[in-house]
Amino acid sequence: MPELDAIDRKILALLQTDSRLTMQELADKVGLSVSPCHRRVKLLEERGVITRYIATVDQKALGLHVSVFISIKLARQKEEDLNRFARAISKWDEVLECYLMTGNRDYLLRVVAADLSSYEAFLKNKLTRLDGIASIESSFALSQVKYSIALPV
Amino acid sequence: MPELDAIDRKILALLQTDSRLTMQELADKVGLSVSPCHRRVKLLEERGVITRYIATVDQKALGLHVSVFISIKLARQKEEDLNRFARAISKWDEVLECYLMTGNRDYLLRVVAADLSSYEAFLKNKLTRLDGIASIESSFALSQVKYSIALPV
DNA sequence: CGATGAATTGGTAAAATATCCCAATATTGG
DNA sequence: CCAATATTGGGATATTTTACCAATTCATCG
Repeated sequence: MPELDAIDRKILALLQTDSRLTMQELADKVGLSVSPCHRRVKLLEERGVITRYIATVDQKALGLHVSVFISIKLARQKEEDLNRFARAISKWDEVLECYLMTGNRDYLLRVVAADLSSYEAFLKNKLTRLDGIASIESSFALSQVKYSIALPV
Repeated sequence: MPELDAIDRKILALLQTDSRLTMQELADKVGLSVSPCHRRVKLLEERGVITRYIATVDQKALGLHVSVFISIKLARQKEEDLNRFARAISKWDEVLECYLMTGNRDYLLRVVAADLSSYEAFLKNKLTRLDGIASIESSFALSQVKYSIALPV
C-alpha cells in the first residue's frame, strides 16, 4: 500500500468538501493537469481510500428535529451477544452511528427521529424489544454545534 | 416550501447512498425520464434539501485509529460562553461532531486522532487550553459498529 | 556525474453525461 | 367539463469524463 503524498491528501481534503468539482477544477487546485489528477483519484478509489460519493441532506428539511444519544449496556458481552446486537442495530435507518465503547456502557448510538413521539415509537417497537439489553439511557441533543464528515488529512 | 413527494424521497434515498448515479440511472430507478428527474434534483439543491455532494474517506486508510467521545461541562452556560466554545470547536478538524446536550453534561464531541499520543496532544494543546471548561471526560470507541450519513427519508 | 529504467505527467480525442429548450401530457380548481 | 397550471419526455447542445500515447521527471546504479 503506497503512502499518500501531499497531492493525494489535498485531493482527499477537497473531495471530502465538494465531490462535484470537475477534474479540471480539482487539477487546478492541486497543481496538476487533468490526466494525472484523474488517475490519482481513480487510484484512491481502487485502493479503498475514497469509499463512496454521496449527497448530504438537511436534517431539518426532512423534519427530523430530534437527535438522541443512547447509552446501552448488555446483560452479557459474549461475542455472540455483541454480534446479535450489531446486526439488529444495522438494519434500522434511525440509527446513524453505533460504537462499541470502553468504560461503563457497552454501546453508544446516535439516533434521529422526527419528534419525541416517533422517538418513543423507536424505543418501544424496536430497541426495547431486543433481547439481552440490561439498560438504556437517552441523552437529547439541543442543537448540532458542528457536524462534519471530512476526516482530517 | 412545497412538500416532498414519494419520488423526491426516493431520489434523496438514492443520492444519499450514491451520488455518482447518472441522471439516466437515477431516472430509471425512480420511474421518470431524465428531464423531470434532473429538474427535481436541481430543485432539491436550490431548496436546500440536498446540501452538498462529498466523497467519503476510509478512516483506517488515513491512519486514524482512535475515535473518542468527549463529555464537557462549562463553568458557566451564558450564551456568550456557549458561542465562544462553539467557535473554538468549529475550527478544529479533529472534532467531527459537537452537540449541545440536555442532562448533566453541556457538550458531547466526537473526535478522531491517529493514535493515543496525538489524541493527548489534542487535549493538551487545544481542548484543555480553552477557558471556561469545568470538566472533560473521554470515552473511547473500541469499534465503529455502524456509521451512516444517510438520514431516513 | 551521467546514463538507464520506472514512474509520473500532460495533451488530445472520443465517449459518456449533464443541461437546456420546447412541445406534449397530466393535474388541479372552478 | 373546461381552462389554467404544473409536470413530463425527447432531442440538441455543451460540458465533463475517460483512455491513449508521447514527453518529462525522478530515482538508482555504475
